Amino acid sequence: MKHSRNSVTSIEVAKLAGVSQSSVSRAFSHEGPVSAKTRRKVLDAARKLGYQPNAMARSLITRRTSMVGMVIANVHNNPFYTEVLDLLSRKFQKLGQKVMLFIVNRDQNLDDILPQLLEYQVEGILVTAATLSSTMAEECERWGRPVAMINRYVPGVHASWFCCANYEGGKMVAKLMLDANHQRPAFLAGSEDTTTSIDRERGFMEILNQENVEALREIGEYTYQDAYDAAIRMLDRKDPPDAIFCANDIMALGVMDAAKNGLGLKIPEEVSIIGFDDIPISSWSSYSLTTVRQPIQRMVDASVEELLNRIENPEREPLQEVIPGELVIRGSARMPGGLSSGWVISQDR
Amino acid sequence: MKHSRNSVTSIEVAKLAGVSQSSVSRAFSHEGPVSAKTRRKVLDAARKLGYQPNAMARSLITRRTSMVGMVIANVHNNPFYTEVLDLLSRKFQKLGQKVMLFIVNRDQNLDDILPQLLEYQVEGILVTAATLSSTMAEECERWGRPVAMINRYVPGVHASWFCCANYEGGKMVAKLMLDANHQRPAFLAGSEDTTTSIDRERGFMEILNQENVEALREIGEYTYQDAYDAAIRMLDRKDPPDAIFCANDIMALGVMDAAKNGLGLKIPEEVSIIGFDDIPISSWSSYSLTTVRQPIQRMVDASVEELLNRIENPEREPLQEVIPGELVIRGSARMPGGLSSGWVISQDR
DNA sequence: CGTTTTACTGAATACGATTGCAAAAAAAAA
DNA sequence: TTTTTTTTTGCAATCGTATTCAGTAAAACG
Repeated sequence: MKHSRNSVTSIEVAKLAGVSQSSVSRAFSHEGPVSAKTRRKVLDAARKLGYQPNAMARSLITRRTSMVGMVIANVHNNPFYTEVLDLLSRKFQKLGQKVMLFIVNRDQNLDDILPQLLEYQVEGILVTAATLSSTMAEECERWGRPVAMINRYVPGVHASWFCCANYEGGKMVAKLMLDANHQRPAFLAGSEDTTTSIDRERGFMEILNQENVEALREIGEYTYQDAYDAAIRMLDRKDPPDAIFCANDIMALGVMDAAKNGLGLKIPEEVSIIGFDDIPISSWSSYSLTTVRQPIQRMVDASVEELLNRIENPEREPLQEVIPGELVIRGSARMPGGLSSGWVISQDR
Repeated sequence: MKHSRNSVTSIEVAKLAGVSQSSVSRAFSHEGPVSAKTRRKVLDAARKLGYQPNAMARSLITRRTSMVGMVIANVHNNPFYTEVLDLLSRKFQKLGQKVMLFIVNRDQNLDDILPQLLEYQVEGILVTAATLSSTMAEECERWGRPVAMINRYVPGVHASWFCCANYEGGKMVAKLMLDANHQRPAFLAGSEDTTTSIDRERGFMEILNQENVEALREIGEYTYQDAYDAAIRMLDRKDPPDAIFCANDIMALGVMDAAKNGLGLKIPEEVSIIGFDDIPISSWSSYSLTTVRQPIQRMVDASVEELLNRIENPEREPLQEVIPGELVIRGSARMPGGLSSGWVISQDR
């Protein structure tokens, strides 16, 4: 027996159960006033017919969809965002939300996918590693669709966001490098247009400037290969840096491979390398990367809860939070002499 | 001005444009018979009000949602599936399909999430790295919701699937090892209940058995750390293997680290290591892993096209295909002497 | 046992679009 | 200009559910 597209409706169930369609609806909505007897009759009939309420029809009348939009970039080239995606998706699931997913390029214009999300009546939008134009964000918020961002913020926009303390992270790294007596630090930037890279660099440079230390600078577009190439350019010259701070871990790994395998340098004896994120690979024994761990679980939890909260309470003001990261000391960076300089060594997860 | 939940309807647009509600609908459905003049009036009014058709209401009457369900496991611990997820999502997007995403555990029972997908009227379901019970799959198909799987199949079930030639891949690896004169090969299995691991092992063992070669065996649950530990167990004994075939790349990398950094063995001089997948990390200079590349792009393209095809033509029989993988020779495995034994060395991507 | 209260039930309507059909308008033919 | 044909348009029905409201049955009360 082959049914065409699911055509079992509450009316057919009602007929079989010998009750009205309203009673079927009430039996399925967990709080309606139904007698135990009718509920049982309805559920029996429903099971027999393979009935399931149609979410489209329901949302049309209730004006609720239990759907959220998720927009994310960099999933394939940065394990950090893979993990964010995974945690976000599971958390939404656990809280009964359906996720409509859009994977985009970091620099892609979201102006053509937001209408799609709104068309499908998502109740809120979570944006990660991609940037929303402020007019678009305002537009969503104005139509009662709250927006929450992870690791992005748009100045002055009416939306929630949760970022790692990138600026402070950059400062921590610079301090560590200076304490360890590095003379020629360098910064390997990600894309110029991301606040994460910019803020990390700003913190890093602020400390160096305070001590009048100059820093080399290169750009790596957030990919392993770009970072590898940039590292070769940096290190293969007369006055190479003796410590490189990379805007994220993937780039740091590229730099390590370039230094170690490409140029035969010893890490950390000849060059220290520090990353940002603490992706799983960083703890692998081939790398053992010293890095700044992002509070990924807290960022995810906070953003999801905030989003759902604002869906329920549209009048609430958006929350914005900077959550501190944590320095994870491993073997890729020289440590201050005596290693008792007050540096906390974080446990591996 | 703050609107509550998007409340602009086609009726309001019609009123402002001075036409009937039907005309508004026709102006938005790209093929309706509307004069250029009314279309312009409607679009103007719509823009002014910020109107967007409501996809729920539309799908209720058209019985089409343009939504597909995507169920995927192992996203966070296997970059291969991250890439699959990324490619799938983009491909669906390009073809105008909205994706409802569910990330699950490999061993999780899908029986409670399928109802959710059906409730939301997805028109088809794509399952990757997770296994559908055959009754569930039949259930979906019976209700006119085609199912397509990547790298999984359920014997005798009425659904589409696309797998890498895992069995033949295993054979290729065994042949390479024998040609290179390895004496004590080993297989490091993934989870016992996945057809991918089983089929790869079956091909591998078949060739070895033909030559009466015994093989060690361990299990690694598809994770880096498990594989690392298993490798230590295998290699740190009186008669260690001289070649290890791992059920996937992530495990192979764990084995390499265990051999190289854990036990100080030389690769491939003292032990050859071969993986399966060809994830990006495998080509990094610290690993340079010899592996079997899965035809990921073809698997994705084929499964998406097949799924959409069967959505349009529900009577069509499901397609099933085994797509050959490709041996990628890098540095982690000893090569047959003279390296002219007919082995093709694939280019890096 | 009559009366008031409470608990269920069903008929009717609404949600926001698409679409068949018939009437109206415009264009083409006579 | 009149007739015929074609193109647009509006009315009304429909999709599958939730929900209001009025009515009925059951329970509680005096």
